[in-house]
Formats: sequence, structure tokens, C-alpha cells
Amino acid sequence: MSKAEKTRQFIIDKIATIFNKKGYAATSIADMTGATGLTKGSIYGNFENKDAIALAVFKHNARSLSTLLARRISLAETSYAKLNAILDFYRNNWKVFFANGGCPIINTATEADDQLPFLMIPVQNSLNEWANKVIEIIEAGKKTGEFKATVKPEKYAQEFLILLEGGLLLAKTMNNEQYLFKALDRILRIIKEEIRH
Amino acid sequence: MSKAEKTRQFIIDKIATIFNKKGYAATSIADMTGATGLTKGSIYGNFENKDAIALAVFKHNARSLSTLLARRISLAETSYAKLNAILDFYRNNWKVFFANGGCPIINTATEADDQLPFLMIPVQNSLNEWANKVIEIIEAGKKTGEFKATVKPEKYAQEFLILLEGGLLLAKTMNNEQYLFKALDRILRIIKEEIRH
DNA sequence: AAATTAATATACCATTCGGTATTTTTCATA
DNA sequence: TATGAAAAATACCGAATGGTATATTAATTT
Repeated sequence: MSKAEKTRQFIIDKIATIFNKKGYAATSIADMTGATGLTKGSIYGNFENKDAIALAVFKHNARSLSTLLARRISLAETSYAKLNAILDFYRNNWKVFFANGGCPIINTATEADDQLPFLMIPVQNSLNEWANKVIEIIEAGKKTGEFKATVKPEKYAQEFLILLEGGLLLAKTMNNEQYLFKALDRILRIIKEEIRH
Repeated sequence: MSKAEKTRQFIIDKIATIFNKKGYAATSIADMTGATGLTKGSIYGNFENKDAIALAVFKHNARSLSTLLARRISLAETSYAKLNAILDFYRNNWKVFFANGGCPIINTATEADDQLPFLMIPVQNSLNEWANKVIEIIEAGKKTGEFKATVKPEKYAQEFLILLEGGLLLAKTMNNEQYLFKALDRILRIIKEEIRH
């Protein structure tokens, strides 16, 4: 990793939480020099403009979560256990997420969807990646006979995404983790009653 | 209504959609003079500062939706029909909502929760108002025997809110109304299978 | 160690920001 | 129609904005 690449990563690491909390418009270049100790010239020497920074930071925030989640899934063996691993991941880590500004997908999507189109494709990709993880698990479970053969993986993946993001949003907004837990409980119930044999 | 009150309302009406689309940080006073045709002095003659404008605009956006929804609910007679009226309201009007920037609660909540605390109480009030509408309907349905006596109204109100907001968020973000429809379908299924006799 | 390149800092740019003091206009009332 | 009050326009403020050209320092290569 070259010096420049190291600095790029250093900048991204230092401002990741600030950006997720304050959003694109409210995060100034001055915020970034403050958080990194670097100067404006150095920031602009490593990124073309503010848009490029926002893009890199979102991808970083999304990937950190995605990587952690994938690791937890891979530790479980059965398909049912893998689905449970997803639920446990959010049940056990919501405090850390919220301390860092909440779900970066929700934050970025709501700010970007009417004014920062360049951020929308990465956001959509992240959501699709999440859904694909669930789809793969359900399909595997169908093949092994663990799950019902009639189950439509995409339908349930999307429904789980709705419940999860809704739960995260409400819990953060109402400052009450029970909303997240209720969402996860409903997902588990659906898995037990409609997916699992 | 005095001249000043009329102007206040005029300003709020003209900037309501802009504010909902761009958010607090990205909406400038210049945006407001542009949208209203008024001058900066006039804007500040009618509002103390930008915070006061944001507050008034959010309350206006939230109340318009709430009033429309309440009207639809009141037209239905049975409790089951009232719950269906809520679902139909979103099923029939999502295009208009999205054209105006999407759900103002989602938009305001995500921007405000880590940096604009003065907006959070009104946002939470709006969510509670929505839940209370559902709670009242379920309680009424229990009294008439239309709904199961064991049903916990608050639990279901919160779950419906999670599904609705999640569906709205995903549909807007993915530019695909099917996410909203899937959320509404799941709510209806829960009503039929777990609430209704 | 010298030369070259890459990375960072300095100093500056025009523009926009939210906000305000003052003047002018509009409007209701007497 | 003159008068007083309310509303809106004008003109301005200092600070902060994103961005850049240039100078300086650090690191790599020869």
C-alpha cells in the first residue's frame, strides 16, 4: 500500500463516523481537517472533490458492516442457523451501530435520493448484496431439504430487509431498541412458520 | 388570519416540498426566497431563524399527511375496514408522497437524530400519533368483538409502523413500489391471521 | 548523496452562508 | 385622506463554504 493509499484510508477511517452522523451537506472540509489533523490541501491531494470523499466513505461504512455480517454467517452451519446468525448480529451489535450514527444505508439513502444521485447506485448495491446473502441461504436450505421447497427466496429476503431497516429506523428515532427487537422477532417467526419445515 | 399569519403560511406552503427533499442543511435561505419570491428580510421578519422555519415546515408536512389519513379512516365503519383504509391510503397515494420527497418523518428523523435535537420531539410525536390511531382502532375492534380479545394493540401498532416505514424507505430507495406493497401485504396478513376473529 | 517524484502545507480565491439594522412600502383605521 | 402600525425590501455584516495554485517537505530511486 503506497503512502497515498495509506493516507486515503487514514482519512476515510477518521471521518467515517462523522460523515455517517452528519451527512453529506453538514460535513464540511473543515470537519475533515479537524478529524484527521491534515490540511485542506492534503485532503484535496488525495480526493478529487467532496463527492469522491462521500462515495469512498459510504462504501467503507457499508463494507465494514457487510464484512462483519458475512463472517458471522459463515460461522453457522445449517441454513436455519445462518438466518439466526443474521438476527443475532443485529441483536448483539445495535449499540455500536447507533453510537456510530446508525445504519449508513438509511442515512445515505434518505439524504441522497433526491439530490445526490451519484450515491444511489452504491446504496442500492448494498441493499441488493444484503438481500442476496439471505437468498443464497434460503436456496441452500431448500436444496438440503431444511426449508420448504415452495418458498420464494427473493420475496422473503425483501420482506426481511423491510423489517430490519424499519426496525433500525424506528429504534434509532424513538431511542428505544425494542423496535429493533420486535422487527427481529417477527422475522424469526416468519422463518419458523413459513420457511422452515 | 392576519397578514403576517398568511405570509407565514404562504412561506411554509411554498418551501414544504423543497425542505422535505433537500433537508435542513441543504436548504438555504436563498432557496426560500427563490421559492416564495420574497426577500430575506421578509423571511426573517416572519420567522426567528432557520430552526424555527424547519420546525414549522416539518409540523406542516406531518400534519397534512396525518389529516388526510384520519379523514380516510373516519370514512370506514368497521374496525377491520378502518385498518384496511390505512393500507389503502398508502397503496393509493405513494406516487404523490414520493414526488414530494417521500415520508417527512423518515427524512427528518435521519437527518435530525444526531445533530438537530430540537426536531426529534415533533418527529417522535408524529410516530406516536400514527401508532395511537392504530391502537384506538384495535381497541375499538376488541370491544365490539370484531378482533380477538387477547390481542395487544400497542405491539401490533409498532409492528405495523416498522413495516410501513421500512416499506416506504425501501421503495423510495430502490425506486420500486413493490417494496411498499410487500410491506402492506404483510400487515394485512397479520391483521387477518392474528388480529381478526 | 543527488535528483526526481510524491505527498503535504500554505495562502488565497470567489461565492455563499445565516443573520440583521434600516429604509421603504403597504394596509387598516380614524 | 392623513396617520400610525405592520410588513416587506434593501443593503449590508462577518464567517464559513468548497476549491485551487503554489510552495515546501518527505520519500523514493538512481
